[in-house]
Amino acid sequence: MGSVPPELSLDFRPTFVPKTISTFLKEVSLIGNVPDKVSKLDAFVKRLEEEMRKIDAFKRELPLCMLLLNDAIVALKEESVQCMSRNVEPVLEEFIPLKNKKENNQSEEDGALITNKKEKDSNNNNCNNNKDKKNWMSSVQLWNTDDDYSSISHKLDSKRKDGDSSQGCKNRGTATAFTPFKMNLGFAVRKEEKEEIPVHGLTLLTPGIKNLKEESCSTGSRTSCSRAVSSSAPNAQSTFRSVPQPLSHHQQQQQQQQQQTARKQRRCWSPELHRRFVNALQQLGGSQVATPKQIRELMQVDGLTNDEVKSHLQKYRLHTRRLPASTTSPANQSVVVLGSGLWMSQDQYEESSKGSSSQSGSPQGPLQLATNTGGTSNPGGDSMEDDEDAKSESYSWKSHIHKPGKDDV
DNA sequence: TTAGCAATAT
DNA sequence: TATATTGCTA
Repeated sequence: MGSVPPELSLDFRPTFVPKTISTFLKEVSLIGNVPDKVSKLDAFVKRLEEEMRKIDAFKRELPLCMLLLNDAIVALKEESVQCMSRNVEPVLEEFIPLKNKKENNQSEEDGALITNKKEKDSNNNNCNNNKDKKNWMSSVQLWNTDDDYSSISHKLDSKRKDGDSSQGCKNRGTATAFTPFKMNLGFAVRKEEKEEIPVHGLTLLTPGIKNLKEESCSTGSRTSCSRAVSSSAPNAQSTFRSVPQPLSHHQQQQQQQQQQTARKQRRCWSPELHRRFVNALQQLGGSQVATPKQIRELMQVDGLTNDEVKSHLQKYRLHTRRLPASTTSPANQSVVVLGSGLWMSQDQYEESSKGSSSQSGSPQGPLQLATNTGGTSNPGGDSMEDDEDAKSESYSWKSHIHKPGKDDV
């Protein structure tokens, strides 16, 4: 019953504690017979190698285990070789020089203490193994960065010498086990994702979000692209530049000018364009309920952007806004649509038509009175297409718009 | 992503 | 001053 060796049993009671390398070597050093010593070393090495094969599948998750195992294997193999070659004991004594002291002082010590003692035991000639072991312990923390890793890897490789290359942990050379750490560094990755786009000699950092906005340029106009770039600049800087880069006053001015030059061209709302705009509004039930996107889709104008429609709609609403007293519902907006697609609020129209002759350039009469009452619009009722004014598209539509306070005062 | 508003530029 | 653009916020 109790004949089963603890290592072979499934007994995980505290009585079975895996030996440390130093403990094992300590035991081995007590063996006087060299062949026995070597065989025991080899057996341990085999077990270590077997262990290594087991965790090989998890080498990414257990890089340090691989490292430790590999170092142990290498050390034990070296020990075995030296035992065989010399056929004498001192090697082991040198490998675990603390043996005697340990026996005198403590029964057990942890690896760090071992390392310290080994360092002090520098009068031994074979200090290679000691250093090796020391590095084995100290290398534990060196996976953090690529630089560190490569340096330690190089260090280990150079120390390991050629004979051990076949035993070396294959992971370590490729650093695959450590790549995930780098990949998961969100900030670092984001930093790399940033693109530096020169805009008139100015480098703008554009985050991906803004790039998405630029993609809308395919459906929008070229001008919207320029807006995307210019608008992204301040955001990009504020978002990603953790370290402020002080600019001189002159540089700031330059930057300002360059941003201004990147400003999109003004969209000229031609009468035809505006007519389509109004038509779309009518179909959508009025300016208060129509949304820029809907309007743009209805207008079916290539290159027209939502921003432009939105802006125009804003202006339109401003002009057609009725006095609060007479406002019943937003949809009940009375809009005077002039012949060439011009518009003004009904208030404005009434005021301007009732007396002011100052509007000498006023269009040829009220060509269309479109009253939007909720959804009861007449999409096809834009007879303005047939108006006289429709042929006068050269008119500056601005001149037809009622200017409150100018004509009526 | 979009709409709306306000500030700013032209 | 009128209009368009841009920035910001919900």
